[in-house]
Amino acid sequence: MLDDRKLAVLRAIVEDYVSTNEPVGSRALAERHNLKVSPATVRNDMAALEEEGYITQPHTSAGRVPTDKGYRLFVDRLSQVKPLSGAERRAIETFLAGAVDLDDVVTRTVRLLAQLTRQVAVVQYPTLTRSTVRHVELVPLHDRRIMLVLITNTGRVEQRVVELPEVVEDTRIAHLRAVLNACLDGCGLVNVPELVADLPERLPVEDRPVVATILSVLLETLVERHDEKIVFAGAANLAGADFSTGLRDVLEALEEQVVLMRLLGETSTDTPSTLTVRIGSENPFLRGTSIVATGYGSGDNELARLGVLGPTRMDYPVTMGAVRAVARYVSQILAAS
Amino acid sequence: MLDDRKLAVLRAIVEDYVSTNEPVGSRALAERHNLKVSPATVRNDMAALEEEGYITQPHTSAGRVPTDKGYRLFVDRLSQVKPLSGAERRAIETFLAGAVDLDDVVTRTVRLLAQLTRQVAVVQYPTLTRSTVRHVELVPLHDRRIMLVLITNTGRVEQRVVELPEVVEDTRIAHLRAVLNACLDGCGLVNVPELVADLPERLPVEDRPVVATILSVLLETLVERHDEKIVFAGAANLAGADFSTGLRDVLEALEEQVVLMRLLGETSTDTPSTLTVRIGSENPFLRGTSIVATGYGSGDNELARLGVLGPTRMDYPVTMGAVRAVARYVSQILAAS
DNA sequence: TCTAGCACTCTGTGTTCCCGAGTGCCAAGT
DNA sequence: ACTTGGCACTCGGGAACACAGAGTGCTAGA
Repeated sequence: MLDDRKLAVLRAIVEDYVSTNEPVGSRALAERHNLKVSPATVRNDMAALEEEGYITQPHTSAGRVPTDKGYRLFVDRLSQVKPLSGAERRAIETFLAGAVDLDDVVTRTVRLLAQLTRQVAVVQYPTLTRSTVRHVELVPLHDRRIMLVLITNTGRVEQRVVELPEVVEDTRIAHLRAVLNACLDGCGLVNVPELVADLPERLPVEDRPVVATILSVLLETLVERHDEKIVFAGAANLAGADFSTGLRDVLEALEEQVVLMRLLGETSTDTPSTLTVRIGSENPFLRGTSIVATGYGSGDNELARLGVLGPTRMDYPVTMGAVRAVARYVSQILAAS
Repeated sequence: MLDDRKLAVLRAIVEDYVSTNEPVGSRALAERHNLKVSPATVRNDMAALEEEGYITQPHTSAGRVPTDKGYRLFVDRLSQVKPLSGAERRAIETFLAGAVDLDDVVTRTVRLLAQLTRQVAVVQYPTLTRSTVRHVELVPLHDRRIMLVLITNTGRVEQRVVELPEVVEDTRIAHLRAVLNACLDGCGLVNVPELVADLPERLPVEDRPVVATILSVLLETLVERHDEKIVFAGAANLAGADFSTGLRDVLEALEEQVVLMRLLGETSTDTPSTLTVRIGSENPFLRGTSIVATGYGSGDNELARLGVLGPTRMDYPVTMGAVRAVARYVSQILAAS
């Protein structure tokens, strides 16, 4: 019931509407894309497409506009991801290569993505869950205060001040540090709780209170940061666009970590290279926006997600290309460091 | 030429306009604030105030609206900072007390301020310049890689991976760590460059290349972070307000660290408790917005700045009260940790 | 110096009207 | 069976217009 020409018409409508932001009529369509048929024919096809729910008209005697369902079909079957230009590629590479630490990588990534897509970019910090311990450091501060620093293989550093139950001299701290590192070095963070479970018992009685305190802070750090930090950039790009749901709602969502998380989608165990596209009403919140997201991470497992958020009326092929490319580059950077 | 009653009229105009967002006319003024005079008298005063440039009318036969100059006079002479309610005070205290590290303090502060003022809040990270070194840590990662961690007295932690020119065994690293700490512990960050200048010469020849590498990264870290990080929150509060300069400009400014920096104002050496208010055209960029800012920091010296940004038409007494209170509490928190 | 009154000047709103874009449908053509 | 041209219809948006209401400036009087 949807022959090739009808699909071509749908594709043309999406492309035109995306670029002009105005309902597109049959005459303009027949002219601009060389469909080799008359406006009347196009109208018939449009009527069919509307019947099926792929397009709609804002009011009688206006052109047609794609529905969410129409965009969905377009993304799934009528378009292909548009690769970036060589210049863009090089720009990404040099821009990301200059990053000095994880914070910097994430900041640069989110800005880059916002600039490339002219949308709002969202990047989640690499989750601790899949990381491994690279080093645990205990730094004496005062008599009863030490700083616990946890360094992961993704370059992430977590630090906490620990208030000890007793005064501990530096040599003992050095010893404890050695013990901790021997126990945890290279282990996955998820395994840390079980690995340290019986640690106090394996130590001399006098060390146990101190170790217990340190471990409790360590474990706390792990669970506390389990809900991951998310940053965004490019909010200025929202200014031009009009959202069916108010601009206010979008801005609020951007500052709500939890909501953003849900929007980006659950971190899957799949290979990270699959692009997720959620269009309009397919989103849990923010029904008026679309989201293009994907996972990224060093090696095969997905560490976190990144993507862009924009109006339903966005250039999906270009956006998808940019998201995919940036995800690849940042994965590369993370793997290298 | 500006007698008490005229000032009272100006105050009333500002207050009314701030709360209603509509040009205020002579009748409404005479009624709502009990000025004990007739609208006609108020009109005369208004004419005088307009003559002096404190108020203006959007068009003939509309009410009056304060000019930037009018707001300035209001802030300087006609209003006083409104202290927070007890409930708000307690809310701030408990909310900030829950912070686990510096990042958390800053994040919580900026959100809190945004929520209290219903404006966009901006907080600058405590500058490294005035901080002192609490500890320098060298963490062996692989043969020729170590991580350099710098901990300051404000709880800030900077880390960098250092690629060494040769393989260095752990004991030597431990020795270097001790040397570095002996040299730098407790010193102001600004003094670090001169303190380490002759360090390589004081060490055995074989250590010099390694130390030089480490020091170069250390110095780099100091200068690189000299331009400080700034975060903001509450962008959603912009949605309702209307800015003479477009919303887009404001959002862009918020994401430009440099611009934000200039807007917050230079960090002064004054005692940090003075509030800075920049109204409309007094701002270097973003002529259509007002900024209420102040310094904060542990003890007497100003470590960084925080404030809010909103439309010129804002409730200055309340905003100033909130900014001042939050700055005090966060200073307290930083001093304690 | 303040007040009352009055004429004047605007903006914003509601109304009407009309143009044009775009549609749906039908009948004729291929 | 599909495509095409023609035609009547619908509706949004802009222009023109009138008008009520709010607010002002000015002047004369208390």
